[in-house]
Formats: sequence, C-alpha cells, structure tokens
Amino acid sequence: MSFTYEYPRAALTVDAVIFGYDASENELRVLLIQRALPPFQGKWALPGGFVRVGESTDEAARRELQEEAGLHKVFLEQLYTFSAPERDPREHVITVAYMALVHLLDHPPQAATDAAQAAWFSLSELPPLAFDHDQILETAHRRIQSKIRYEPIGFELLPPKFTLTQLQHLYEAVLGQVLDKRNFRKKFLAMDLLKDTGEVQQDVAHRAAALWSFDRRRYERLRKEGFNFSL
Amino acid sequence: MSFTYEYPRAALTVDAVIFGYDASENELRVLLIQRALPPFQGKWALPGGFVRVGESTDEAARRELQEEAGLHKVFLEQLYTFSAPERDPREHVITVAYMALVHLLDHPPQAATDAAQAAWFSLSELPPLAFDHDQILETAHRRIQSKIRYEPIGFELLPPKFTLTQLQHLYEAVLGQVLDKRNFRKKFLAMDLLKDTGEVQQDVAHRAAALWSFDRRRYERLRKEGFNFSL
DNA sequence: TCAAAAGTGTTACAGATACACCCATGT
DNA sequence: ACATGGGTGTATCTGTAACACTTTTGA
Repeated sequence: MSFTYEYPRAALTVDAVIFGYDASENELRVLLIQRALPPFQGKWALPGGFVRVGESTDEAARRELQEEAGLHKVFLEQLYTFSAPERDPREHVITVAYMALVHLLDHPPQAATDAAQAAWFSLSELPPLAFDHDQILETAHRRIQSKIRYEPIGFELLPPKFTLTQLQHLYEAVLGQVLDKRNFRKKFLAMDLLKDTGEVQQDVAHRAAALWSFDRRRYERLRKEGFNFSL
Repeated sequence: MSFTYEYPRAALTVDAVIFGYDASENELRVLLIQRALPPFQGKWALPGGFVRVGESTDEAARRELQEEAGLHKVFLEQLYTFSAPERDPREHVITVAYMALVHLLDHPPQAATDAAQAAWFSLSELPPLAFDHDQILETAHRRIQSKIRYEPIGFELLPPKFTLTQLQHLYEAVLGQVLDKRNFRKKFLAMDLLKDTGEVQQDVAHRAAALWSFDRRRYERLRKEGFNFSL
C-alpha cells in the first residue's frame, strides 16, 4: 500500500526526553535507547518514533513512551519542535520533542522492540547522541531547570512519600546549586502544599525523618485563587 | 508531479500570531487575514501556510510573514505545535505556531496573494476564527504576558525612540493591569537598559517628554554576566 | 557514647509597594 | 491663566539571605 500527494511531505516524529531522579546518587538522569537500526545504528538516542496520521503528537508521545519504555501515566509536556532539514540524513524529518518526568525506581530500563537496549544516563556522563538529540536534551534540561522554580513538578520525580531532605536534594540536583536547609524548609512549608503523612522513614541508621506528600488538590485550589508556586 | 510514500503523512503548516501595539488606542492588536479559499472561506484566520520540504519551520514562518504581510526582520519565536487530527476538516494537518512582534505603524495591513484582506484586531474585539486559531491566539497571549515580564521584548512593539509613558502604557496594555508611574520608572531606569537620546517629543500640547531607546548591546553584555531582566 | 542526619529561629538587608505634588509647555 | 501630561522622593512593608546548635535514633 502507498500514499500519494501532490507536494512532497516531510516525515513527522516525536522524541521524548525522559528525566528520572536517582536519590541514592543524588543525580538527575535521562533514559536513552541504543539504536538497533540505521541511521546511527548502535548510537544512543532519545526514545521516539513516527507520528501516525489521525493521532495527535501528544498521543504519539504517550504511545511511544509505553511501547519503548513501558511508561504510562507519567508527566508529559511538549518541549519544542525541531525541523532543520539536515537533522536526519535520510530525508526531511520534523520532530516534536516532549519532556517526561518519572519516578526512576519504578522504571528499570527495559529493552524495547526496535531498541537494542535502554539505560539511564547521568547528565554529566552522556554518550554521543544520534541526530540533533544533544540539542533537544539541552533544551529539555534548560526547561526543567526553569520550570521547577515556578511549578511544582519536582514531585513527579519523587515517590509519593518523601522527606524534606530528599525534596531539597532533588532541587539541588536539578538546579545544580546548593540550597540553605532552613530557608528551603521554611519557604516550602509556608506554601502549605505538603501534607504530613504522620509516617517516618524506616530502617535508617539515625533519626528517622518525617514523610510528606504533595497535596495536589490543595495546589489546584490555591492556583485558582491566584497563588503562584515559586521556589 | 506527485510524491508517494509507504505510510500516510500528515501535512505540515506554520501559523503566526503577529502582535502590534496601537499607541493611540493603547491596545494590543493581532494581524488577521480573511480567508479567500475554503475551508473556512471568508472567515478570519492567522496568517500561515504550508512548510516546504527542505525548509525549517522557522524559515517557513519568516517566508509566510514576508509573503502574507510584507514583514521582514521582525521578532519571531516558536510558540507551540498543534496537532489534533480534527483541527483541519480536510485532513490531518499539523501546525507549528509562531509569535511575532512588530511596530504596528510600520505595517499597515496589506492584502496578500491568497488572502482576501488583512486587518489589525484588538484582542477584545476578535471575530470568530478559522480552525483552532482561537486556541493558538490564546496560547500566544499567555506567552507574551509571561514573557514580557522577564525578557525585554516590549521594545519590539515600540518605535526605536519612545517615552517612558509610552513604554509604561505598552506594559499596561499587554499585562492588562495598571502600574505605578514612579515605581515603573524607578525600576526600569535602575536596570540601566535605556539610553537617553537627548531628544524630546515634538508637537505635543504640553511639556515634551524625553525620548529613550533600548540599549540592546548593553543588555546582551549584562545578560552574559548573569543579569536577569525582570519587570 | 558516638555517628549521622533531623529539625529549628532570629537578625540584617534589599527590593517592592504605596503614595501626592510641583514643573514645563502650548494654547 | 489654564489644561495637560512630565517628572520626582520617602517611608513602610515584605520577603530573602545568612547563619549554628540541639535533638533523635541506631549502631
């Protein structure tokens, strides 16, 4: 079967920059797949694939996340559209890039259909990437750094219950700067977005920290009243 | 001539939300064109058109701006990609939306090849729009409102020389809120981004205001040193 | 009792806000 | 002389930044 058009058409793909947070190493990581097929066979790349006709790019991105990485119901937002004609050596391929945030521990790397293997890479130890994926990744990194300051997206990277120290370390890892412990806690608690679960850490060799959870409902309510999250 | 592919492909367009500032009415306006052809014949729409293979969407947007509105060398930035399959009744058409800022007075509406006519509309008196262009416009409006607070893009909407009152009124029109005169001047002048041209307003029936210009070079220098514009 | 991380308040400073009158110019 | 907008300073408030010790717990 084939499809014929009066004018040539560029191909359309989606690619996803999937961020995860490694609490034990205190590092922000990205999920990459090793390409099984040309072009750039054997090179690492962002997970992605072709958009089907009749499907939105959002739907395509969610489908690819599911197919290539087994991810579903994750935070996903459109990042930018990359369209330089030379970005794919085969032909003109335009890609709509997305950014996803996941709980890393829930998602051990898993090989997918057309990927040789998948792995989480620290941002400081990235391999050379296929296509213009280094550029896309850089854009995503800038986006998460600025967005985490004015929207409560940090929680997407943490388990449902977390300590204030974990939350602070996450912010430090994403922003690449150290924060003052007392000021961080004061400011975050003052925003009144965290629920004290009443539980504490288990199995730690020191005083157990309180476990908190993000009160999304309360955030939505405050937001409607004009509240602006800001770290 | 025709082009054949193994899988169906969506068509790709660019659309531009072109903002201009009407100083005499103190209003933010948008340039719309009236469609000469189906679908939505006779309806108002954002200027735009098909992306050619071998051309980036940025290039396509600039080309359309030139062809449809006679604009060149204007501020232009990618906004968002809209891809719902039903957004175009003919077939699946994905559009990469752009936002442009121009000096309104330099650009009287001009009819273009495939547009019946073009006109500047106040945001408060918009006609019904073709496709999902109301949604695109809303996205652009939110974008300019947030962006004008942390990047000095307001100058793109003003003539090269302007009074502080004009600048303030522009901000008020974009943000939809009144600002305190003394605080506005204090803050803007403290950022040290404006050059006093030494000239004053002509032909006004009251004390002539000083004319200022935006010192872009100085801004770029400060930015490299970590300065962040913020209104 | 030691090690490790949790938890907690106050002071100083900077930037934001609120606010009203005199000045210059053209008619 | 009057009408119109141009131009200016201060006091207060609010939020941010800097900073160090005590507490809890398990080993």
